[in-house]
Amino acid sequence: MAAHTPRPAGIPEDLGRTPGLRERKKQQTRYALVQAAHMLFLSQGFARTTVDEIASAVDVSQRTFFRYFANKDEVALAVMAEAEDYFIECLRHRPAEETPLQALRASIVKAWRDLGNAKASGAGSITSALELMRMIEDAPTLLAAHLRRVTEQERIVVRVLAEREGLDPREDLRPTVLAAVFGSVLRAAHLSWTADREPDGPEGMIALIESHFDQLGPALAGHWRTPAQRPE
Amino acid sequence: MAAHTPRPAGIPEDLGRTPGLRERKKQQTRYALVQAAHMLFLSQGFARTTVDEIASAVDVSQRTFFRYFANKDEVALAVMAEAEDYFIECLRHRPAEETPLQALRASIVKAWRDLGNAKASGAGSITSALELMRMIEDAPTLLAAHLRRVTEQERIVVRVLAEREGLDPREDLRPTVLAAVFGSVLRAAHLSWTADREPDGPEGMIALIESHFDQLGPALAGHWRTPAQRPE
DNA sequence: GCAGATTATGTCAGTCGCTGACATTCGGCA
DNA sequence: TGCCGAATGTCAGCGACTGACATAATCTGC
Repeated sequence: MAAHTPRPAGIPEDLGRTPGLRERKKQQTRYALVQAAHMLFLSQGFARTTVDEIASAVDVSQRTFFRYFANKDEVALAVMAEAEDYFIECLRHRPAEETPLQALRASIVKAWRDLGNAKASGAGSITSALELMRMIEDAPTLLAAHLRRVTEQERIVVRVLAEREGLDPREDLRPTVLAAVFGSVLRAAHLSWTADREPDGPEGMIALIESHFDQLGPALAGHWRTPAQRPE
Repeated sequence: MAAHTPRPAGIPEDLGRTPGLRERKKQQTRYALVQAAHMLFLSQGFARTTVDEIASAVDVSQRTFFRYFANKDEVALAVMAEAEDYFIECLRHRPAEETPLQALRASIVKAWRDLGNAKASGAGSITSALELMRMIEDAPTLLAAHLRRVTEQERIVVRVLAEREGLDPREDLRPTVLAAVFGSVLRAAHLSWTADREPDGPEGMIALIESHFDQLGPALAGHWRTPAQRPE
């Protein structure tokens, strides 16, 4: 049934051969919960959707819902969480010749591109990603939870970078600083995307990310009254 | 009575002359709530302190508590919020000759120094600031709320920077990018502080912030296998 | 000083997120 | 088949938070 679902790798499945009926059922209800929650959130808003509604839409008890997700936020952020995990996976496989900053940029672009292709339609399609991000942005507690997730992800990035370059992040601040900068630039790009933009596929998002990164140098440079734009 | 309380400016009071009894009483209970909450949080932990406890410690109803603070998080972050407001105030008064990045650095240093001097002991003393930050760091919902606050503050920074340099933040990404970078570097410094450090006054914090900023250039530069440290 | 408009506060009832405890059912396996 | 352990349901309960209404305090113009 779920024999070769085309998934972008880096996501469970295909680890233990034949996960067994029990495990399959679990994945199934988990997936169903995410889907139902998503639908309800988008149609009536995050705050106005109760956990009971989500649970009974999938025909499980509220208690069971909380055995799959620690809280209401988590089910909303589940899709993004997968994407972030995939990004980390990409980062781990970047060639050593690349500069740390280059590796980060390349990974984020690859992640968006792959995810965009993989599920062009269906479950967590890119188009619904936009709506999802908008939803996050104006549900205070959701935004808070999301930001917390992001900073945890940053910690992992620090580890991966330090490992990759062979240095101790407690001695050398560069991994920490770069991870922080990277995360914040990304977030700025995300904000731009949700701000006042038509849902122009993953390529639009990638372009936005690139342009934000191109401003990193100029933003840190001296005064801004000078010429202005100076891409790359 | 509250004639000339030595406060670091940028904080209410002294706006409307003679605020009136009503207003004074409000400030009073608000302050009392913050104090009581603080004490309870630090002694028994954030999660294990109920709003009822805080309220009855000040001898008001739970309902009244929620008229002062939107939620339990807010009362915990009230002190930090004041500090952040003061930082913004500092930023607004930096000389125009300074580079945006310089202005940000100078403001944050000044803010820490002033607050450190102003209330060396008492209410929100710097020493208790450390405990507070530690508390934030390991209370998930608190951390989340705090991060949300920080990003809102970043929005303001974007506005101030854009205004100061006379450009439109929707056209030019530099203010946004710089604000994001600044915020994340600061947060990294904060984390370092809470990590494994003795409470060594505001100067210790300032030194930490400076060293993190000094790594901005190196972190963004090419490969890291080169010499390493290169302060300024 | 005193009505009367404002505004802060208390009380109460209720919703919702979330958890522990225990019973039940269902898949894995000998 | 029958046993074990894991997943689920049920129930009771806590704590955060809110709306509605009543009460008491401040403020205002007189």
